[in-house]
Amino acid sequence: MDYKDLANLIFPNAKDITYYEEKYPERNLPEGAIVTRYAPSPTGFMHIGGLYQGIIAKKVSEQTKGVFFLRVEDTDQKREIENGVTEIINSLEDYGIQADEGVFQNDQEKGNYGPYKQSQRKEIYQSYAKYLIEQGKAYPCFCSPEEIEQIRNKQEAAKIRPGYYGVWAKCRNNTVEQMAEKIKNGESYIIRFKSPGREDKKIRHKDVIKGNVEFPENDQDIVIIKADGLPTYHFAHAVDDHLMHTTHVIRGDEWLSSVPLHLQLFQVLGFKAPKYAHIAPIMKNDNGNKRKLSKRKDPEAAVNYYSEQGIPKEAVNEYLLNIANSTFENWRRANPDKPIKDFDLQLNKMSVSGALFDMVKLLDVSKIVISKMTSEQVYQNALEWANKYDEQLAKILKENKEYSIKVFGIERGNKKPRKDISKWSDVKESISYMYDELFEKDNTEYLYQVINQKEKINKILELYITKYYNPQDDKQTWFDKIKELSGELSYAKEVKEFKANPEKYEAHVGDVSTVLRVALTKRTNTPDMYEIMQVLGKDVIEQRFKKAMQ
RNA sequence: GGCCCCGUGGUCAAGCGGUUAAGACAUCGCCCUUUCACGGCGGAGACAUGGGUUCGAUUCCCGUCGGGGUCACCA
Repeated sequence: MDYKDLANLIFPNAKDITYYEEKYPERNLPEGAIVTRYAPSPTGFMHIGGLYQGIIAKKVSEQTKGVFFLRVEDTDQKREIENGVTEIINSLEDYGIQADEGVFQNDQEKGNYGPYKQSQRKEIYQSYAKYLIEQGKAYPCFCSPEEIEQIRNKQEAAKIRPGYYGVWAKCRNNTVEQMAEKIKNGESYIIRFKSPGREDKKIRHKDVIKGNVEFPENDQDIVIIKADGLPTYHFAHAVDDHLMHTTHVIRGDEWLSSVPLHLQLFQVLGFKAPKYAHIAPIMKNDNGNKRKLSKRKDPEAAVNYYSEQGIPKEAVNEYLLNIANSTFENWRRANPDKPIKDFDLQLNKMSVSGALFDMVKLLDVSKIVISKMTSEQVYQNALEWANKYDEQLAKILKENKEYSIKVFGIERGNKKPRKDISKWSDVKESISYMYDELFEKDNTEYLYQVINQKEKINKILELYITKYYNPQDDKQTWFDKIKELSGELSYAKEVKEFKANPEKYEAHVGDVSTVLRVALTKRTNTPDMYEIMQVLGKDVIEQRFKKAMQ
C-alpha cells in the first residue's frame, strides 16, 4: 500500500489534474493585463466594502484590458442565505459593475473557466486534493472536533501556540496502512494539507498595496477538504485562481495574515502564485474606537442604504474612488466632466490603513454630482427614487412633469449651479412650496423677520401686487421695482445706505424682499426669488399674497 | 496573549532626510450692491511619544503608547 493507493481509496473517481490543466489554458491577453475577480460568499446583504472591492477590481482590469470575473464562494452551506447571489449581482449591476465572465443573473454563467460557483467545482478540488495525497503532501485526518478542541485546550493551558501542527498533528504520522484501515472501518475524516513550513523561518512577501511584509512560515496542517467534501477557502482560492489564471488577487486585508499559507499552497501544488493586493477596510468611529463598518450595527454598511436615501450611484462611486486613490479628487477638479473611466486608478497608491467613512464628505460629493445634472435628469432621478420611497412626491412629479422640470431648472445650468440637493430624499422638502398641493398643507406660521407687523406687511403686499408686479419684467426691472416700492414706503432702497444711516430707516430693501419671500413661500431662505416667481406664475402669486394678507 | 500591519489638523490625505508641512470635506470670519445656496478671499487647526543615526529628522533605526487585523471542518 502506498500514497497512490490511499489516494485512490479516498477519491476513486477523481480525474487526473492534467485534465483540468488542459481544459483551462493560459489566457491570451496583452502584456500587463490584469485578471482579477470579485469573489463574495452569499451570506448576507451586499456590504459597502464589497462594492468598494468590486469597483476597484473592475477598474484595474478594465484599465489594463484584462478580465474581471465574478466567482461565488459558496462553500459554507450553513451560512448561505436565500437570494444571496442575486442580491450581489443586482447591487453590482446597480452601480455599473458588470463582470466580463462568471456568474450572472438567474444562475447563468459566462466564460471558459467555469463553473464559477465553488459548490459546483467539487470534483475539481477533489482532483487536486487527490494529487496532493498521492505525493504524501496531504492526508486524511480522523480527529473529531472534540479531539481538536482538547488539543487546543492543552495548548492554551501550556501557553503555547494553538493549532494543528508539528507534534500536535497526530494524524500526519499515521502510516498509509493505518489510514486505509480507518477509512475502511468507516471512520469519518477530513483532508489536511501537510505543511512543509517551519514557524521559526520567515517568508517575505511584497503586497501590491501593503508593501513588504514579513511573516513566519506557515506550519499549520490546515483543512483543505471538509467533511462535506467541499474545500475550505484557502484550498479553493489556490485551485480556482490558478485555474482561472488570476493575476491579481484583490481582497480585504483580513486575509493578509494567511498569505504565508496561500503562498505555500501555491508552491506545493506547483502553481505560479498571483500578486496580492490587500485592501484596507472602510471603518467607522465608534466611541473613539475605529472598527469596520458592521452589517449589524451600521445601516450605512449596506449598499441598499444609499438607494433608500437617494444618494446617486455616481456619487457613491466617486466617493469610494476617492477613498481608494486620493488623487481622484484632484483629477475630478481638473476634469469635471470626464467619465470615471478616464481616471487611472493605481493599486499601489491605495492607503495602507483603513479610512473612516465620512457621510458628510459623501454628501458633498453627491451635491456636486447632482448640481451637474440637467433639470430633466434631476426630474428623472427624483421620480425614480420617489416611485420607490415616496408615493406623494412621485404623484406630484408625475402629474406636473413640465412644471417640475422648470422647478428643477431654477438656478441650474449656469456656471455656478445651485448645490442644495445632496440626495433625492431632500427633494420634497426643498421644492414643496412650489406646489400648491403641498403648500396648502403647510400649517406653519408666516415667520416674518424685521418687518413683522400685519399692517405693514399687508401694505407692502398690496402695493406690490397692484402697482409694481408685472410678470413680463426682466430681472433687473423686477428688482428695481422692489427698490422703488421700498422707497415709496420709506424703507431704505439700498442696504448700504441703511447701514450708513441706521437711525433714518426702519428697514431696507432686503427686509422688504423678505416679506415678499415669506408671503410667497413661508420661508426665509429660498433660491432666487425672481426665478421662483417666473415659475410660479401670476395667478399663484396673487393667490398666495391674498392668503398671506388674511 | 502570539504573530502581522498601521499612527501627519475633527475627517480623507500629499510629502518619504533640509518644505513657510500641499489640497479636499467640516468649522470660523469677510466679500459677492435682497435671503439661502453657489463662488471668491482669509483664519484657526497636525507630523502619537521617548531614545538613537545624521550637520539636519515628519521622513531612517529601536523602545513605549495607541489603533487595526489574525490565530475555525467561516469566508
